[in-house]
Amino acid sequence: MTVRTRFAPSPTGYLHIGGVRTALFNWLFTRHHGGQFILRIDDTDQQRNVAEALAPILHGFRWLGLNWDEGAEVGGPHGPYHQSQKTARYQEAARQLVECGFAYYDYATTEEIAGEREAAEKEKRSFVYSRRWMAATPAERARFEAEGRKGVLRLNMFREGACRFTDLIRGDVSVDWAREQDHVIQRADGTCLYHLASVVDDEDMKITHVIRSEEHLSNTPRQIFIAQGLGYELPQYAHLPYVAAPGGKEKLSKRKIAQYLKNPEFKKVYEHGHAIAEAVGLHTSADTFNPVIVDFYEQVGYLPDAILNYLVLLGWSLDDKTEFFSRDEMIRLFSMERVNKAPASFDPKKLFSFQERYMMQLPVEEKTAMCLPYLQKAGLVAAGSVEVTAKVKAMVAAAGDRLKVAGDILEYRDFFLPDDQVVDNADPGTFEKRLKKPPEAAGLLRKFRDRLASATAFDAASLEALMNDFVQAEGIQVGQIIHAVRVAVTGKAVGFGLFETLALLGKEHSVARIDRSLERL
RNA sequence: GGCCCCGUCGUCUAGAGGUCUAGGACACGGCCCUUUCAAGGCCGCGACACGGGUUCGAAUCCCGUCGGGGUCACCA
Repeated sequence: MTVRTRFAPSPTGYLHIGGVRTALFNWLFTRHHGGQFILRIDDTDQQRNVAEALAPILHGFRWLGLNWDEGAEVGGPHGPYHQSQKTARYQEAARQLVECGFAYYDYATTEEIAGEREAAEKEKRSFVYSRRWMAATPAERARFEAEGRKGVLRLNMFREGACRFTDLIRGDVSVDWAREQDHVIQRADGTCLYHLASVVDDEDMKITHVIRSEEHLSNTPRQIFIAQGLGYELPQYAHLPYVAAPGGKEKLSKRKIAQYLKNPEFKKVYEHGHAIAEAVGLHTSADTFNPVIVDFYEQVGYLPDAILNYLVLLGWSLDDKTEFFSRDEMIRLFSMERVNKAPASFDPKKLFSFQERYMMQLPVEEKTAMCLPYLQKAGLVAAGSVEVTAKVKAMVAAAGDRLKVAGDILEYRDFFLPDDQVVDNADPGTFEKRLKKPPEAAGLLRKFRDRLASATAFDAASLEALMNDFVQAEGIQVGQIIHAVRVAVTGKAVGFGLFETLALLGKEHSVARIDRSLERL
């Protein structure tokens, strides 16, 4: 039997990180077993602008490299893959349920149902619909309709016995049928609801394993009821623990961003990303730009592999030591048996540390390609000429491990700014400490400047040799000059290695910046 | 509130009765390296929710308590 799984987002306009974790587990399980992964669109609720709300989700999947074999945009033999296009099919299934006695027409108003519910609550018993407005025959239907009532279709749920099934993660599950309501499966206007649609689709698409978040655990009995009523063979179920909020246990939600921002680590990751987004002129409302949404990571310049590696560890582990997995390793090693039952909270700082590691391993060429667009969007370089690419590549090489995400290249924008501007914006405290205060600084800097001006080679190694000669000739410690030069040339106390910095700047700019600094002393 | 689920360092986790004075990772603190920063190296801090059983022996099994969470739609 070929394993077939699905992820079924509704078009909400964004891709939630918890959703990705669920999708990832589906994807890994499927790839591990050599099956097919289907991306179905749950849009029964007839939203407007489905295409628009769907685009970011599909884009996110593609960016992450979670490919699907059938579904939205790619099609396949078991379509359509949009629930909105299967209205007739669901109605047919609903009719079949009525015929077999698993569903009935009901004419209660919303208020009447609410009234029964309140009464039950008042008497402290659990609510079960009385079926007072149930229409068992066509004649009764006609009578209710003559009163002007509108009929919906409800499940004719069992009122005794228990629903039992085995969940791949939670083990044997048993729920009394009496706890289940006569859920509505079709509205008065003929449109069908999620549970019916979902069960029918799983059948039509030959889904063998329903792997989803545990919020759906309580939906399972009613879906089993529908499936059995329709004579379908049941899929295997696996209910994953949900992804919890940073430092908490409640479900991760994009709306609670304000609360998460009180968590210092979350805040740090958010602000780091925010600064980059601002610099490239991105619209950053908390609604769309937010570490709970995958798009955040793409905008800031994270690596998809790092994100997936972090996410696979949220509720799954191989052993007591292994933390890094390539995609192939993940696929090979993943198993549902090692999925945890307890929710795992989302820790953006740990995600960031995976990002750091993956970034370190990335070849300079690839980092350069990732960084270039940020410099372009920030208006610092023109679109990729050979010279620009070469310069950025040299910067990326000099930056080494300092670039944690691609957008970090913007921290080094000073290389593209006018010399005077950089010097004039020098950090006052640093300028004071390294240039003004030490009595010998100005003199040494002037002499060093002259050496630079007459240097014949301006690569990092030659500059280091030049520095060594200078230090020896003057009989000073390297620390007496090197900090002064750094500040004179960058206005800052921190940055790349000094010789790389000078080489990157070139002789002309290096000397110009020193001159400008000397003027300000 | 009913029903259900979960409970090992702050966080992600290893742990299926003795190998646990509970292991790894992130974060945090300290030291070292060092032209700054980053990286790296070393060290440290830090958990079996609690109470009863069962057993020669329990983080592991059972019961209870407490705590946290999910879910109770003509949403998906």
